[in-house]
This record gives sequence, structure tokens and C-alpha cells, in this order.
Amino acid sequence: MTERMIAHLDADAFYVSIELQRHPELRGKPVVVAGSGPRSVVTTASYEAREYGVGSAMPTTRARRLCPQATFLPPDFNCYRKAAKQVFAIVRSHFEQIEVMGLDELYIDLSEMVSPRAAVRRLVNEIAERTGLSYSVGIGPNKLVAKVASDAEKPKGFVALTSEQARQRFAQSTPRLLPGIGPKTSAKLSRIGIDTIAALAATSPEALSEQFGERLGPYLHRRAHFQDDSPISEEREAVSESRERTFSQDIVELEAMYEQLAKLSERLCSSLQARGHRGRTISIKVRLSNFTTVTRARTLEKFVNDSTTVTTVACELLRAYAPAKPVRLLGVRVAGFEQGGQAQQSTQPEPTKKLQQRLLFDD
DNA sequence: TCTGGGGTCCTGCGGCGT
DNA sequence: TCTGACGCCGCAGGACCC
Repeated sequence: MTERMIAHLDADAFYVSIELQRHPELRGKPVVVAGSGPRSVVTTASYEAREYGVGSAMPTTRARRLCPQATFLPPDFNCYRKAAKQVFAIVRSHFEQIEVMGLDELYIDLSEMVSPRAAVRRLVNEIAERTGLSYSVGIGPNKLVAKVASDAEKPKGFVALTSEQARQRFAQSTPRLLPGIGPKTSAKLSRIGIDTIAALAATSPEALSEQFGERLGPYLHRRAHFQDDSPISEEREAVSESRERTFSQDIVELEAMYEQLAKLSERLCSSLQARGHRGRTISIKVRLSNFTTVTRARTLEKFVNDSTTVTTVACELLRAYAPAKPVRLLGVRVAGFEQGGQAQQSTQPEPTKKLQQRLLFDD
């Protein structure tokens, strides 16, 4: 097999950068894009705001305490989608094999190219000139190395590494740096004395399997060695779609919950119909005031996408569950879409092999 | 500190048919 | 008729990602 070469392009503070184009007077100042409700969280913070400890997914109330002088702006996803579309069009005009991972990042397969690095440098320059957006670039023999490299020198980074170089460079970093190792796995690793990527790499797959199971164990070992053979794949078919809402105040009355489920089902079904999707499994998600979250599901004989059926089933599931505490979030999901062959057999050996080609471009 | 919304995949378990 | 092994499916929860 010929040596692969993959680039990962990651936008620098994507949403904030777009907001700064509309509000140039805020350049160089702490800016936070966040929802305004009492239970909202931060979507993106400018690098100036990050110096105060503000970060993504942090409750907005906390961000305001940490950096009261920051300008808080509500997210405008339609605008961000437009900008992303423009960037993807530029990338596609120069490269054939790309994989979009969200609004602000993508992979490019450079394997067959003559001078790939120069080509990517030209690309990010062109994106900057035409859109005003800056990107950090990571290049490596696989997606894992490319992804970690793109994050290493943000903003405006350009880092190319082999797997061996990545192993050396990040040897003393926390395993949390590796995509696929989240807070839970990282904490569990720490509990057994593994606090660095080097330590994880030095642990045998067998020993890891004992702790993490037959799949995750060897997977963690490969991650630590920066081994990754997952392909660049253009598109994936969606397998489910959902709508959920956190209420600014917890709901107690069952009738009010039914009303919310009906609204969510309607929103969900109009989107399903627009996409031509129908599914057999309807589920609800209920988050109680103490933050415990439960899901309840029912699989029907027929594929459906009409809001009457979805609402009815969702309400029946809620009635059967009968929440014992006030409810802070309700969600409705339709899964098990028809067509496309039986998606049952997973062709993906990697636990993290999930390509989020989701609701990116519906305005 | 008080935790969004929209996704994917994995794991473990129990029911059921063969 | 009963029992056990096995595989499939649905369900629930968990972990992770952007």
C-alpha cells in the first residue's frame, strides 16, 4: 500500500471570526458567541476571551462571571453555514477527496499529489483572501496525526508530522489530547496510573483490554501509537434525526410536557419529510431536574414520518415513564430509517469511526 | 459551576425463535 | 416436553464528537 498523506483543516475560532467581520470594532477584544437563555452555553470564545478561562460548552452564566467585559453575541447558524459553504466550495475546486466533519473542519486526502504541502498552503491563503477566515493545518500519514497536528499550534498553525514524530512530540501530553479519548476514558486511565500518551503507548493491548474491553483496549493502544487507517469518506447516510429542548424553567405538569412533545415532533417531522426520511423507531429523551437522563423507545411495524404518529407514540412513552421529578429537557427522535440496505452490520471496526455529516446545510 | 443541541457508535441485557 | 446454545433484535444507557 502506498503511503497516505492526509491534511486536516481546522478553522480558528470559526463563529467568532465570522462575527468579527460583521463587528470589526470588536477585533482584539474578548468576544463570546453564546445563547442568551438562563441555561445556555458558550458556543465559541475569541482567543482574547479564552485568556480569562472562557471556553466552549461552558455555561454562559459562568462565562459572564469570568469575563464580564466580554461582548456576548447570539449565534447565527445560517450565517455560519453560508460561510462554511463558501469555504467548502473553494476546497472542492482544488481537491477531489475531502471529508467534511462539521462547519469548521475537514480532511483532505493528499496521497496522490506531487507537492501536497505547497498546495495546502496555497489553499489556506486563498481561503483567507476570499473569506477572511484563518485555518490551522495539520498534515500526517493518517487522520489522527493530521487532526492532532492541526490543533498543536493554533491559530494559523501549519504542522506536518510522521506518526513517529507525533509520538515523540506528544509523548508527555495527556491521552485526552487524542480524539476518541474523552473525559471518562481519560479519568479511568489516570486511575490506573496512565497519565501520558507515552505511558498509554507503553501499555500492552492485552493489559488495556482487561480494563477497557476487547475493542476499546486495542483501540486505545493504536491511538497512542498514532496508528489510524480510517478512510476519507465523502458522505454518510443519516441513521436518525432528533429535536430536543431544554426549558428555561422545569416543567411539572404532564399536559405541558405533551404540548412540548407535540411541538418537537412537528419540527422533527417537517424536517424528516423535507429530507424524505422515514423511520421505525421512535424514542423520547427526558432529563429530570437532578440531571438524570432517561430514554424510552418503541419500534413500530411501519416506517413513519408524520407528526400525528410520532407525537402519539412519544406521549405514550412519556405517560408510561411518568417522570417522578420536574423535567428540564424533552427530546424526540426517529431512528431506523428505511432504504440503503440493512445498516445493521457495522462496517466500521473503530469505535470512533463516526462521521458527522449532519444537518449542515439546511437554511 | 450547574451543566445546549444534534448527531454516531458501542455495550450489556433480556426476549424470542430455532 | 424440556433444556441449553446460539444468534438476532430491541431497548437503555454511556461515551464521544462538533
